[in-house]
Amino acid sequence: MSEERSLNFIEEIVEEDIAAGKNDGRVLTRFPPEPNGYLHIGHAKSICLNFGLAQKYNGKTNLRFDDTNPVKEDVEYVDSIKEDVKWLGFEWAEELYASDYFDKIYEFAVALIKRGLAYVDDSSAEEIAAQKGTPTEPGTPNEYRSRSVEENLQLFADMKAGKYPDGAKVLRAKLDLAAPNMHLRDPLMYRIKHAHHHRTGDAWCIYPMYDFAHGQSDAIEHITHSLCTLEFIPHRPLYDWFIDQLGIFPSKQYEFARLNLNYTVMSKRKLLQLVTEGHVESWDDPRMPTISGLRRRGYTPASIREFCERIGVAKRENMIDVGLLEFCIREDLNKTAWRRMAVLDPIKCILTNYPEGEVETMHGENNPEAEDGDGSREFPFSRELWIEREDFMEVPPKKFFRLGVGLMVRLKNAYIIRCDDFVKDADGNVTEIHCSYLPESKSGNDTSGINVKGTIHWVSVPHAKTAEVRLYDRLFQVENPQSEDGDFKDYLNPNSLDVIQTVYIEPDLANAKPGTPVQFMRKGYFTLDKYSTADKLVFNRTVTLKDGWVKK
RNA sequence: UGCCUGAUAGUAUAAUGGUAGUACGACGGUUUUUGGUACCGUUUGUCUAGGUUCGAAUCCUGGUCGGGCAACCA
Repeated sequence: MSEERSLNFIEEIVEEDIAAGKNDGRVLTRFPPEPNGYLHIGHAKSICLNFGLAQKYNGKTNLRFDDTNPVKEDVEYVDSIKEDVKWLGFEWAEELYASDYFDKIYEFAVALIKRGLAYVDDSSAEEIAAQKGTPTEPGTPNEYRSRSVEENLQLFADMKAGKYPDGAKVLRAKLDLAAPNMHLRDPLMYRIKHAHHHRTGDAWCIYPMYDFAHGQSDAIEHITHSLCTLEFIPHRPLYDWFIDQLGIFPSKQYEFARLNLNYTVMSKRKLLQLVTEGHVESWDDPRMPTISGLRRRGYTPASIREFCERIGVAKRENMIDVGLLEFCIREDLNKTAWRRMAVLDPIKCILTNYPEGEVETMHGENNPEAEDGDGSREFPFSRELWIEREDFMEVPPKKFFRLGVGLMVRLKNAYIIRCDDFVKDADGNVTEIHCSYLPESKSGNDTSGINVKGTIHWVSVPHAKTAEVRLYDRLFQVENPQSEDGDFKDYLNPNSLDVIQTVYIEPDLANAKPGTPVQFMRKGYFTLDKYSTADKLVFNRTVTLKDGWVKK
């Protein structure tokens, strides 16, 4: 164990267990999603924790689908979950399903009935809720609680055989109706659902509840450390009770605080709503905090793993600043993304003293962060260039290191130019900038002796290719939409997507590949959208560059 | 008015009775053919009131504040 970083509280538990010789030092974790939605960045935290723990302690991790509620689940979700876990860079030991254990779990239930620890209850959901009492008043037993073992056995078999409609009966644990912990007031173990299951089909019409499936599945797999989020703390006594009564492998549950990210929502229910109501395009809309959305946005697996490492693991409720996620992707992409030039908001710049029709080939390294620049590429230079509109000002303020009449800048990997003049249209908009270039200032063999403060990017007008660019901003206008009054959707950011139809890009960008990040110099990191075509290139902005220039 | 949890800079996270540290952010500077990167520096913290102790973020007691729990969801 490295001494470099201190351990989080779960690592401490694991190390204590190993030191104590528990489970012969074996570590087996599991990642247990319900296949009822797409994975999001919060799941990434759990994935990194579970798989990371196993990697660190020579253990393994199972991927187990908690598929005990057929009406909400689907193979579409199973497939996406597998893809996302793999993409994040993890390999599971076994792909398992709670539904694989339905026979076994049924036997567990029968065993408890035989011991008088479970009974069939004919009450309605409302009646059961009422009989449970309140946090301050104990619950009251009903007539069904005292049914004989034989009757319960028969009734439960009949439930399984499909003799009753949905809701007619449930199987309950006979525990303690006065327990201060509401979860112990005779919790439901099985309910009737005549529903088609995505894996078991119509084989079953009764399905176990979470509390009678999760711990049992853990035990069947001999999971040593079952990690879940804080809201399951009150379930732990039940988790332990069932395992204890059944005499099965004693998996242990430990709880950590789930990830909350500001300016977004993280519940599957809310994310589903954003999709179905059309507030976003799909589950993998680049504005979504889903793994697939982040992937399409241009986030890398390494950056997400790094993020999960940095946020830490503790029991305190937290709200992580999305700025940290952005830091992680910038840090990664800065080292890997090739640099290219693209002008998002173009204005024409004419070099009045440059020969008409002449074309020069300029060179630029792919990545200045790499030792050898990661190689270089060529791009054409000519008399007319597209430059960024914001790189020119009619009345430049004091520390404006760009263009304005009389000011000089360097064109990246090309010449220094001086702004002489500009042209306006009838509405007063600047339409053209006239500059003269300094022939002796060519990049690579500059003998001008002139130093300029600013360097701007450009694209040669006759050689430029075009692309569509999509700029994304935070999905919500407030840090925590679900804590605000009213509907969380009232706080959606109306400007979360800004589509720029025509952007001028240097010719080489026409060869961009999907999934390969690129930095548009001075503008940010971009990646080709998964639905981009050769006819119509579409780039997504992953994240802006940090902007240290404060106007004013 | 029940039970369970938690509380350390703006945000996270360490310190496990012995110098409150790290990261991100913010601010300032150096370098720079990206106002990026890199590097340097500055800034801000133990919820509260008592107690134990030579010594408390840490242990004890009371309080305050936050989160969770009464789905045939997970």
